[in-house]
Amino acid sequence: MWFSIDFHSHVPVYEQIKNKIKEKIAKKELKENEFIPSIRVLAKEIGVNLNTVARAYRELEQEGIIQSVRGSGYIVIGIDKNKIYGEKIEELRNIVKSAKNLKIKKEELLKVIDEIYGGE
Amino acid sequence: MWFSIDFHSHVPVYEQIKNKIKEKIAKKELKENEFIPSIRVLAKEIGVNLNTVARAYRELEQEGIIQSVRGSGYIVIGIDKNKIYGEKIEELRNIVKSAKNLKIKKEELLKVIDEIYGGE
Amino acid sequence: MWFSIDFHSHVPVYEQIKNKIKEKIAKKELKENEFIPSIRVLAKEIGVNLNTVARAYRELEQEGIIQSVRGSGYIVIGIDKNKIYGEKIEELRNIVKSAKNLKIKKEELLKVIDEIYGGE
Amino acid sequence: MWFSIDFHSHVPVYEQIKNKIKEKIAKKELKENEFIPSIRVLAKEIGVNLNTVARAYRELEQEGIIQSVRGSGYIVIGIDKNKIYGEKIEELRNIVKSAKNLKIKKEELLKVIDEIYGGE
DNA sequence: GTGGTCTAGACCACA
DNA sequence: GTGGTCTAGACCACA
Repeated sequence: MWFSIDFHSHVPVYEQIKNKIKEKIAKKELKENEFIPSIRVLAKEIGVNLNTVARAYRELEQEGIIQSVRGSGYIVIGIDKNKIYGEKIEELRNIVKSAKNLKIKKEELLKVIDEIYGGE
Repeated sequence: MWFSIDFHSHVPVYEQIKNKIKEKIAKKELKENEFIPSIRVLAKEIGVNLNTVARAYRELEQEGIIQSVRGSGYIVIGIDKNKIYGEKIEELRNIVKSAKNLKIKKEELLKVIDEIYGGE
Repeated sequence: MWFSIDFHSHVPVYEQIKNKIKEKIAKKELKENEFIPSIRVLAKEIGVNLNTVARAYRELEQEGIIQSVRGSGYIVIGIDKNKIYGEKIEELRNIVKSAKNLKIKKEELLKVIDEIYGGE
Repeated sequence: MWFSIDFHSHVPVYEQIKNKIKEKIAKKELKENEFIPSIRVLAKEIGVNLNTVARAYRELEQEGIIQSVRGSGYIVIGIDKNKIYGEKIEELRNIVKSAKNLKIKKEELLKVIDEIYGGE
């Protein structure tokens, strides 16, 4: 399975698909000029209607991240990694602010980071 | 203004209201036995329909966090703070994992935390 | 306490008051020409607003069951017992039909009746 | 007509809908994994607004009795029959107590039961 | 004033 | 077609 969808999330399925693909490109799991799975294949794989995947791809194309190749599928153009990073940092900033508001201790947050990054 | 709503978010308005109120209770901005703003007052304040606030309040009541008093309004019962903290930590964990996947450096994350908590 | 109100019931409070008083008259706990508690007294006793009791009394008067006596209060006129009985039997009929629909055994129902009436 | 609603009842319409559906599941008129009528179809059939049915379904989902399937409808999960039976018996118990209070004769009640169940 | 329910109608996401 | 959310507005019960 290429990736999975949370059908109970409030984030629309087509958004989840867009985000997963952006992440994969940022992580170089998908490289430039490489083909991504066809709409049909991906739809089948994640158990979703064709239209939903088609919408995700269409919007990714509008954002200049992928491009359709007549009769062949979609290839990766590239992505502004700084933008993705910036967005992720912004998300983090919001969570941390909210944690501070709740008076969660700084140590608690550092513990989470160490737990995931290792405590080097 | 008591608090604001992000109308562009995918999180439904009634969910945002629920979350804000839960936070306020967890942060002791709203104390037990205190009245929260009436449905109509809050609806007007945040520029939202009465039904939307009513749904948020009704669900908070089902969760045992507030209680309606006939003809008077809603009072705060209380909230399981550990649950709220745990949820926030879990949110953080997901972001951090995702940041690591993107190969964002640990230092970047620590910088955000210091920036908000102060660098003691 | 003269009687109690279920504030979580869907039956409006003024209806509950009407029903309780009708029952008391049918059961001869309140006899003809006897005074019932004043609006103020009853409202205080059951923890309810004056208007709510007033409405119940007003409607009972319209139904010819009680009558206001200028400056003194309300006295019992009387009640058509057959009507009350008939209504109760009708309620029972509906429950029993519904129980039969659910395929609850006749014996189960008889058991309830014996349990309450004694098994003579 | 799938079922009918009493618009003069004090029981809210959404509660009546919930109860009817619970009964149908308990009676196996609706079986597990079967789709129930769509929100819009049922709303039209019983002459009620879409939102009212939607609320009933949402609450039944919260109770774990039905489940929504994206873009398809709601399917039956199941129901605790003992709970439904117990509730019905409890309703009966209350009526019978009240009938006894009114000094309705035991025979009257038995007559109702025989009338509906047949006098075997 | 407070909460509670309901309607008519709109617009979105998904199949 | 399906569910989900939201608005504007109405009317009821209760204080």
